[in-house]
Amino acid sequence: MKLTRRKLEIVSTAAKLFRKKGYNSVSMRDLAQALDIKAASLYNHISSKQEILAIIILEVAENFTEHINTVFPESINSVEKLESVIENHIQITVEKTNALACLNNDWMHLEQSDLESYLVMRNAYEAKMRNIIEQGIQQKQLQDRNVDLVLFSLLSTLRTLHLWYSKNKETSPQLMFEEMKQNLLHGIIR
Amino acid sequence: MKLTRRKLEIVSTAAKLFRKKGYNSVSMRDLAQALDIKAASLYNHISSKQEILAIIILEVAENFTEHINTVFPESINSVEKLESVIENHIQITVEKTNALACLNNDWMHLEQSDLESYLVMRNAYEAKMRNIIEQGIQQKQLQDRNVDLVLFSLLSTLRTLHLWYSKNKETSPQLMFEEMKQNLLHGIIR
DNA sequence: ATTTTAAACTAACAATTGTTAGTTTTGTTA
DNA sequence: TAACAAAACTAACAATTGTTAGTTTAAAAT
Repeated sequence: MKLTRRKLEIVSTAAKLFRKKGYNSVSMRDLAQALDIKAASLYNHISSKQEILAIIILEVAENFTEHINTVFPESINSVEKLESVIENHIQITVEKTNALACLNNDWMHLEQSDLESYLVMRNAYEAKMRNIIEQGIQQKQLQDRNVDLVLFSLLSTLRTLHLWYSKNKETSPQLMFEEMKQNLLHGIIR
Repeated sequence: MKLTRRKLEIVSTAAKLFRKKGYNSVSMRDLAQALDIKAASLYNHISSKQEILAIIILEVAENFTEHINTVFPESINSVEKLESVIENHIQITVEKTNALACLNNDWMHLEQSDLESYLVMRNAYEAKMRNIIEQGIQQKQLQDRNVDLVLFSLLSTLRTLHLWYSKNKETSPQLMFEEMKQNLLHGIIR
């Protein structure tokens, strides 16, 4: 089924609801009500509830994948790469808040090939981040620490930044970027 | 209803299932099957599905509350307080992994007074953390940054550490503590 | 051995779920 | 204006949900 304008409205309304209550707590009747139509009418536009979830999540996952696959020439060092990753996370946080929250909270409700695609992308993303960190340690730009825990520390904050952002929508991406760069890379101690 | 041994088995099995799939994706029949009994038999021990969720979440929330309320005499400085908070998060992560995950993922499915209690505790916790950070900045022990974003950076990682731990169960709490102290307080850059 | 209590069972309920079939309305194109 | 397509509708389905009532079995206390 093609992605018409109406279908996009349905998907984005769904993302908003899924974010608040979770995929399995939003019924097709809830979704329909939010759009001021009846549940059955949704099926003129989408083929299943699952399809909606897959569209929401895979689109964001592809955004992350594209960024980490394309923006890194050999010439920039690992700290610059990390900064670029932070910047990208902030941009997606700001531009696709709802979809990002869905990805974080409801990915495990994807089914079959969609779940598979998501996990492949996530694993590849983490592997590339891991490489950047390892490279940074080798080149003495980063401290010699447990790579997995460094990776987790960065990603846990970046992935859930939407929680903070949704309560601080007036904050500019620039400010967020500068502050997060400091917090994540340089720590908080004087 | 009292917390008998059997009831605790039910609650801890529920926590395990809720963590994997989320509160609303685990049916009472799923839970019963995991305990090798029929769904109706559960009601000899608990009064509702909601009660199970409340027991799981409020117990962990009280653990956090107790720690931040009791362990801080005037004599220790804010960095030492933050270290103690980190240590406590790691201990709860290790000892109550499933319940902690439930708290993170399913708190919004609490109802009425239980939801209220949870939010009161969470707000109080964050306010106290905020005070510690502000004190640290005033005393020039911490860098002068956006307090809310520092608070979020710390808590986002600490709260989701269970995701890392559940894939790295062999790691000692001591090692986790040392590494996380470094990552969170001193950053990763050399 | 008998009574009591705890904890399982079967059967069923009313409500809600995602979804389908068939129909009517709305808006656009010939 | 007639014809067509898009998008809404009503009505209903089979499955699943949390929960209750009433009964039986197993264990503990008298």
